Amino acid sequence: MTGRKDGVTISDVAAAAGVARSSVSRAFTRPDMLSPETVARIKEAAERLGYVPNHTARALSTGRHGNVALIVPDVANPFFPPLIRAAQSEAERFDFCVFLGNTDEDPRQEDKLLGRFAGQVEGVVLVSSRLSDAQIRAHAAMRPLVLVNRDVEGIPRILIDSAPGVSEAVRHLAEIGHRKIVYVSGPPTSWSNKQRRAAVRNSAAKLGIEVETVAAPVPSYEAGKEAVGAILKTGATAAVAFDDLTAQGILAGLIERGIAIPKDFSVVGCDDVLGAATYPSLTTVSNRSVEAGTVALSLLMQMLQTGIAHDVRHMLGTHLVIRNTTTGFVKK
Amino acid sequence: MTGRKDGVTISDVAAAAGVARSSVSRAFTRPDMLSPETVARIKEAAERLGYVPNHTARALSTGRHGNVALIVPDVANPFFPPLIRAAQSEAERFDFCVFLGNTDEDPRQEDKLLGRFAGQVEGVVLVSSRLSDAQIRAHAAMRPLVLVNRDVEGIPRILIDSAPGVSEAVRHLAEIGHRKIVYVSGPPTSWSNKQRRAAVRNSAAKLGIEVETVAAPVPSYEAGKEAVGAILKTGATAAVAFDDLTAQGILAGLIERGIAIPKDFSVVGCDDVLGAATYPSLTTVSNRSVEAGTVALSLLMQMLQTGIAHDVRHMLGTHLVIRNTTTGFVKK
DNA sequence: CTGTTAGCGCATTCAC
DNA sequence: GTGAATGCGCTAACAG
Repeated sequence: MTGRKDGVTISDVAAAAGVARSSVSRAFTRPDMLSPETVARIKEAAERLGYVPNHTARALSTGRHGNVALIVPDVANPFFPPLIRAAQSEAERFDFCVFLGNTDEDPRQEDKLLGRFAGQVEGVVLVSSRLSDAQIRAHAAMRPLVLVNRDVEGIPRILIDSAPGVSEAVRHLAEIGHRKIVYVSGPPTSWSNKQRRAAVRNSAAKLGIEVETVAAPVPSYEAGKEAVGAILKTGATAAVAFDDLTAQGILAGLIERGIAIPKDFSVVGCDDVLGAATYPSLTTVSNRSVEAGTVALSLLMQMLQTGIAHDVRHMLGTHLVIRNTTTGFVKK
Repeated sequence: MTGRKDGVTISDVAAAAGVARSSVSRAFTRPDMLSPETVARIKEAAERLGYVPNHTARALSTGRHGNVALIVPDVANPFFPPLIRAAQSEAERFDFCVFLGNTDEDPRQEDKLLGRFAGQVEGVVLVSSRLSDAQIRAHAAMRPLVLVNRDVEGIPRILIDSAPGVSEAVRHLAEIGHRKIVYVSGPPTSWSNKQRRAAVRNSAAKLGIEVETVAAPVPSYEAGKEAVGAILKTGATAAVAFDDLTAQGILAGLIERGIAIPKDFSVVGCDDVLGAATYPSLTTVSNRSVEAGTVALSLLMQMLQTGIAHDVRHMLGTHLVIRNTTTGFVKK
């Protein structure tokens, strides 16, 4: 018993326009099959009655819902909103709606959302997934799936390659006189985290400078601030953080302890989500999240249209953005 | 969630269990109407076949999709993500999914999204809507609707009341010596903007200080920066901005022109989305967006369950957060 | 070109 | 308790 309030259906329009229901349907889905004046008459009637096609009914009949799901670890992390926004508007170009899922960095939550969305989406984009490779593969086997910042072979993925930017950062730090640095790591299951950590280590090794790792298991201001004690204990003179939020927390913690930035200590962030808002303004690695969102969605759309999933591995390069938390360091 | 491609329907299960389709349906929706052993037999068959109820078909039949829509002007504006996140997790408590809509501050886009979502959501939350009252009323007549930061009588709405905070701000500015201030306005159709402008004017009038208005039609860093010329031209010594983004832009523009903050000029933001990240750290008005998101969604859920829409008008108070873009002003 | 006839998968009256 | 119909709103053959 639906008893909907907006009860204007295809039948109402058909009656008003004096045509069959199927013609109304056609007027909206394949106008070329009808004579122009019939289409006009139907559209006019539809407009007048305020008819809006019921997507649920259409989906039941066609099997195509015109929806996709976009799942992210944390909407409130400034890295994601631009990506979401870009994905959203790309989806719109294809007249698709997007379900947004927030996992709170919790794999179980992620799995649960995937299940909850299943059956009403045609495909899904998983951003910075914290799921295991096996779980991801399982889901990918059931429906079109595109990954962002997660590298699982065989599954279409778009990767923001922070290695070039991070390497630049380490080189930059070496050049201004640092001999020992620390990488403040992000979520353990994050592909980006692994990639960044590896990039730091590799470049440091090449340049002959020392590097230690300090954990900040969640990418946030608070986690960064809490890591400061451990950072200082290493004796390093510079920190490369997993992301800008963490870096900002580190900055705050350092300043709180009376350490002068950048004179006594250098800090580098990642993702450039803060712009020049911090003081001193943060040296960081550029971000390609908007492109990532757009490409991920258009890739998914392409999969939906062609029905085939190529093993694409789309890399988006990055570079260092030098601001004021590094240059100005005075070697002692 | 378990895997395999679906395609197994209620009929398959019915056949396998040797019962009618309606019994299978009941086994999942009203098990108490069936004998325990029948339920067990059906569930066993369902499990064995990997049956999973088709959400779309169920929705078409019942009119309940278990989805709601959340529409915001700009996902990337830091004011919204915490609200989205809160709404999201509140929805989850009721096992609802949320469609996210981004309007890019465009009323036509907002209207279009509303139509596109129609038929697959049970209700919608409209945040900071740029639609006309009439349009909002029209949509509210068709389906459960809750407003955030928009005051339309008769429609359930939750309002972040920045008046107290803004008034405090003006008083604060007067106390530290300002005699003329400017309000840098936000989107013309924004309820928050009107409310804030009125609060500034009222308090200023009471305190006997002058106030002018400068327009920044879109709430963004860039818009704020561009407004600086006009702000300076008024001869005011302090600015209250529509929001923190705008304030941050103003700050940047001012500093760029060599104006010392807060010595020569005071700036106040609104919404406290930047924390203490700017330099000098921004004096601003507190924000209640998380509560707004939670309350909006639980209100909507309540409407969905009871079927009635009370004319609630939920106000969330605010206060001034004094940081370093105001105190330190030196009167000349 | 357009009308007629079947379903899509499920929930829900009714009978039994 | 359970089964047999009916319909949710729409699309997709199949005729004319």
